[in-house]
Amino acid sequence: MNIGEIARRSGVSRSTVSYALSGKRRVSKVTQQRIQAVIDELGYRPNASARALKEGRTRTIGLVIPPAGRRLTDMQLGFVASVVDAAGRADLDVLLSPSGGEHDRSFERMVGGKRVDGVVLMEIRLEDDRVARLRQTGLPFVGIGHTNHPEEMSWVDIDYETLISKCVHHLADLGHRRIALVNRSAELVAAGYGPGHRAQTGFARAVAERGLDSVQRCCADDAQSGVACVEALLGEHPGLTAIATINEAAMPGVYRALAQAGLAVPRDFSIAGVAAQHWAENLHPPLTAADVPADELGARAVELLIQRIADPATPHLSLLLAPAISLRGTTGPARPR
Amino acid sequence: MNIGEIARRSGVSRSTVSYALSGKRRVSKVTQQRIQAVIDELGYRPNASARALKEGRTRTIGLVIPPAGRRLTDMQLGFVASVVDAAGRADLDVLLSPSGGEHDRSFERMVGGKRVDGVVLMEIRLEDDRVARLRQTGLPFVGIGHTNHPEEMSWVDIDYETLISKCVHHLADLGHRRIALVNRSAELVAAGYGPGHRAQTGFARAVAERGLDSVQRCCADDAQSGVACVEALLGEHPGLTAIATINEAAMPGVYRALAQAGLAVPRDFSIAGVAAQHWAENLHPPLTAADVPADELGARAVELLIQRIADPATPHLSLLLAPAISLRGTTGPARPR
DNA sequence: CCCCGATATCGAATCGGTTCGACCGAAGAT
DNA sequence: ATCTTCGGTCGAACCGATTCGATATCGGGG
Repeated sequence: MNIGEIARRSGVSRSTVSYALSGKRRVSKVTQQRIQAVIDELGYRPNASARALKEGRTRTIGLVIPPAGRRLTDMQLGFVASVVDAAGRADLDVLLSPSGGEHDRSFERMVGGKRVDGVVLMEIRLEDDRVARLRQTGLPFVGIGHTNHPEEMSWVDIDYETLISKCVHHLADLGHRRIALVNRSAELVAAGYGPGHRAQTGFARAVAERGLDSVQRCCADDAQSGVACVEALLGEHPGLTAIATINEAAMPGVYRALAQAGLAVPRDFSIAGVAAQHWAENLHPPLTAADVPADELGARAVELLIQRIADPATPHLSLLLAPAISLRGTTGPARPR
Repeated sequence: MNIGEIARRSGVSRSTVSYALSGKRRVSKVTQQRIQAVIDELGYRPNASARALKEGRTRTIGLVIPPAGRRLTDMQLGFVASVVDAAGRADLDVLLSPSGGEHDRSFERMVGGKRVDGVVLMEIRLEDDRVARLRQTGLPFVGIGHTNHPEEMSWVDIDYETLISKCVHHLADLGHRRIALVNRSAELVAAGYGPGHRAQTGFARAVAERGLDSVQRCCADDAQSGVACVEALLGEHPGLTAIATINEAAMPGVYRALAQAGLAVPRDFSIAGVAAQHWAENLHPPLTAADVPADELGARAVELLIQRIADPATPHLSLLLAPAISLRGTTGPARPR
């Protein structure tokens, strides 16, 4: 079932079969049909490895996701889904690599072995080994997230700094004076995970601007941790009346702990954050949040990547989204306790 | 940066470099070191396409996930994560194909173009085109889920029929006489999605055995649909006191609608289902459910697949898991209203 | 009747690896 | 001193496609 077999059965040379398939040179109508008939009969498909070897491209992109053992958040799942979807529409396959660092075996196979034509990188750190490695190899790549050197690469990202700042201002406008930031996990932040740091920055700036009492706290990406986090916050800061957050996965636990403490949302306590739209709407009550258009972001990343693959010399582009905050059910006027 | 370049710079032939790398023939220590030094210096990695072409295998497995546009459930995400993880441990890469049917382009590329050495197939229907296509090509594959012809393929699955039956018996033991089955979406069930049908069968059998009043209802995989589903059920069947379900994604909505209707769980209403352990534990109250070990299932699927790739003639194996029901917070004695 | 150009097809090189058989020199056996 | 053996290396074929230059055939113009 290789091209030689097709050629033999249709009584032509291998090159003619190739041209019939690709259309890069004219082939007479009768020959064309004869070849097509044989192909249909045998169900022939060109061997992808052979084609990739000769053409120098694999028609595959790599998608680097957070390493094994950590559950994807809803937003990340949205990124993955939209990347896969957008790639499929462009007839590109997607190779998955769950890698945290440069020396991950699957990451190294991917970028070292020319298995992919380009890479979409998720969960980028402020200083990221993988970015360095990719730049060194010259392989086109696009980040969902960006490093401390944003001009050195193409990326799409959410403007966490601005958005968290807006959340704080929104809460302050409602009269809240003591606000906590519920960040992502301590490990991620310690590793230099971008959104974690930018959220801190935006939060610090906004509370300073408004002269608020504030506290920051890291929290792992699950409901139990959300419960523990809120319990600790309420214990240590009894006057707290609001939370700003980028940790969507902790929200169910946050809600639960507040209810447990007898605090009704939004009557006694307010929450505003950054989350995937789908997730924010599904919480109960629905979360007042900047709606991250995860679907769009992944698609845009793939667009940029396709562009860079077509012409690696194109100047770097970036897209920093700051979606509006949708007022839903979790913010209201401060009511001192 | 190809093998010829390495050979030239180390003053040996290409075959010697290859042998030095693979260890398939002895190479003298000095030559070995000289070659290694050059490789390290240039950062050389063998071209994956060339290797795949010659060896006839790609060291890549395909993972067929539900088609684009449908969000993965927590359980499915667990399958994906564990498959990717297990593949990585075996130094296999994972190529993703979001495909519902045989004629999906990405699915066809994958199985037709020899892009992968084997395939893990998710969300299998009772009669599944993709299974037929894979069997026809002879490409090794393993299902997470099985068809109406279970002996024709290797697979791992959850015994939904037995588990839903056990849920019903458990609820009946607690005195519940009017029980509803909350199934997956109508589209999936209509398409012949296995778990949907097997849950129906197990449910029907158990309610018959216990002489219960029963009703079945399909429900899309999200919270809003869960709300609507329960509202409809309570409206049409006022005497309902319990739900059995395989639809974990609808649970947050189910909880919400019950609360809205003034029914406390488990005091006034009981729920028992089949769900990923992680998900069941994170609900509030935690769901009494048969804990699907999603992590194990994916890993087992990959094990079976690796086995079949190594020796396609091995007889088909299957693994039907019926994990115990963990009693958590959602079932209690029936209390007639 | 010969030459020209267009059309359709073929043959061979190439991509970058792996692998088999051949070869060469040195050490050990007879 | 000659024959084997064996460790180490090389050259060439091969995997299955793409693509370039060459060639064969045919009709039309001079």
